[in-house]
This record gives sequence, C-alpha cells and structure tokens, in this order.
Amino acid sequence: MDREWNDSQPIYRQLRDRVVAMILDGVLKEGDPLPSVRTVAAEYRVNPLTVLKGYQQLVDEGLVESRRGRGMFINAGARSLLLRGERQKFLGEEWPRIYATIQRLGLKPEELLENGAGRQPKSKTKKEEER
Amino acid sequence: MDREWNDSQPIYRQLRDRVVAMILDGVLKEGDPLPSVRTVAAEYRVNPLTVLKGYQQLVDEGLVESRRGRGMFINAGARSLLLRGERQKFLGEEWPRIYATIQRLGLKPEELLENGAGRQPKSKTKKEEER
DNA sequence: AATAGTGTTATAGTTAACTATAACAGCATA
DNA sequence: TATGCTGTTATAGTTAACTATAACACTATT
Repeated sequence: MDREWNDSQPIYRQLRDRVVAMILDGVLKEGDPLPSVRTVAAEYRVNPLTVLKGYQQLVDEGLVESRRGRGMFINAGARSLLLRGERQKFLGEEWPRIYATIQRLGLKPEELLENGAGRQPKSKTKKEEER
Repeated sequence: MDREWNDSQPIYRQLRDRVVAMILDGVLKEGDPLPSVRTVAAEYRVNPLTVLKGYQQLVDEGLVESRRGRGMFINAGARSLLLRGERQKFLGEEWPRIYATIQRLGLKPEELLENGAGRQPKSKTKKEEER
C-alpha cells in the first residue's frame, strides 16, 4: 500500500479499488477485518468521512459487512463475486477504450501483454511516425 | 463521435481526449479548424464554457492555436507531438495500472487480443474461478 | 454598415468531493 | 464501570466542475 492519490478519480473510489485489489490478491480473506476507518484516515492523512464513503461502497456491493462497535469484515464469497463482476466491468467498459488507445498510439498489444513493461518504440521509422 | 459522457472523468477532459483521438486518427489534420465552441456545446448539449475549457487545454499543450474571430486550428506538428507525449503518458502512468488489473482478474492475453471489443468469459471452470 | 459567424470574459448559481471538528452509539476487556 | 477501540451522524466550510445567461471583441461576407 503506497499512499499516493491519483487526481483522475475521487479518493473514495480509489480507496474502494484498493480494498478490492487486496481481496483479489488474497491479502484480505473472507472474514478478515478491514483496517479501521480512523486508522486508514490517519495513515493516509485523509478525512474519516472520505474513508467511510469508500467503505460504504463496498457494503453496498455486498462485499463487506459492517458491525457497529466491532469493525468491517469481508463477506463470504466476496472474492468470487468480485472476480465475476470486475471481469465483466473491465471487459465491457474499460478494455475496449484501452484497446482503442493502444491502436491509436501505434503500440503493439501483444508486446504489452507479454511483458507488462512494454518497450518504448525507439528509433521510429518515418513510416511509423506518419502511420 | 457519439455523445455519451463518462462519469469517471470531467467532461472537459473527455472533450480534450476526443480531439486528441481525432488528431491521432487523422480525422483532424494540421491546419484544420476545430468544430466551433458553440457548435460543440449545442451538439453535445453542454455549456460553452465547458467546451472552451477543453479546448484551452489543447492550446496549453501547444496542439491547437486560437484565432479570435476565426476559430481554433490544429497546429503544425501536432500529431507527432502527440504520438510522443501520449505514448509516454500511457506507458508510464496508465498501462502499469491496467496490467496489474489484468493480472489480478486472471484474464488471458489471448482472450483480450481476440477482439478489442472484449468478449465475455463464457463458462468458467471451478479452477479458473478460484484462480 | 450590417450581419452572422468566430473566441473570450463576466456574473452567479448548483452539485459533488473533500475537509475539520465534534458528538453519538455499540462492543470488548481490564 | 471505566477505558478504548469500533462504526455512524451532524454541522459547516472550501474547492472544482458544471450550468445559465449575457455581453464583449474580432473577422469575414453581404
């Protein structure tokens, strides 16, 4: 967990996404408690209400259960629920846009998918440049 | 050009991105005029100031020149300037996040490459489900 | 000169995101 | 019972994005 924020999305959504990532990565397993609202707020120097808003989103999605006075806990089945939902969302809404961008920039999808890095296209030929 | 907006980014930035896409795709060539602020505002049913803000961004990036009373025009060298800049931005800031997501969701490169449109994962096996 | 297009600026209001601060409500444990 | 941790609600203020409406400044055409 690094503590940098991205200005392209509201903090509470990024917060939600991080927890989602932790669930998918198995860092947070079913039954596990989330780090408390206040803890996170302090650690990331963010308002507790902002953290709460991110967490509420998870509750609304049925991924997390909130027990007053105890904490918030990962629900049973959260991970497989996520795998289905996030896959669909990604393939349906995000990937098409991303793929179009890759094409537009003249990058090779195969290369990008092989090694996550994606080499810089160095000496571009005149042809490539003009496409 | 379809006229839908994405709630994940401010309209003026999406507007900017569309023009950029049109330049990269060769729909708008150097010297061409952009559709006028008022035209776009009317067509997309958006405030003229919002359109202007998107266009100003392009001016600030040196891609577009504004001539009062005449219109706004694509600068010389805009496309190659874009190819460099956008590639770097994409590879440096966006792709790493995207790639991580792909890994997390256990998506297969073949699946993604099949068609940019994105295909729904059909009957997933128990094994896949648990990763 | 008048008109109809351009970009630009001004004024003002709404909403969502975020912030600060404080208090309330429930649970566990010394 | 008191302390300290949870989630939750209340109040209020700031900022960015967006909106509506209007006017101004410039250019080209009639």
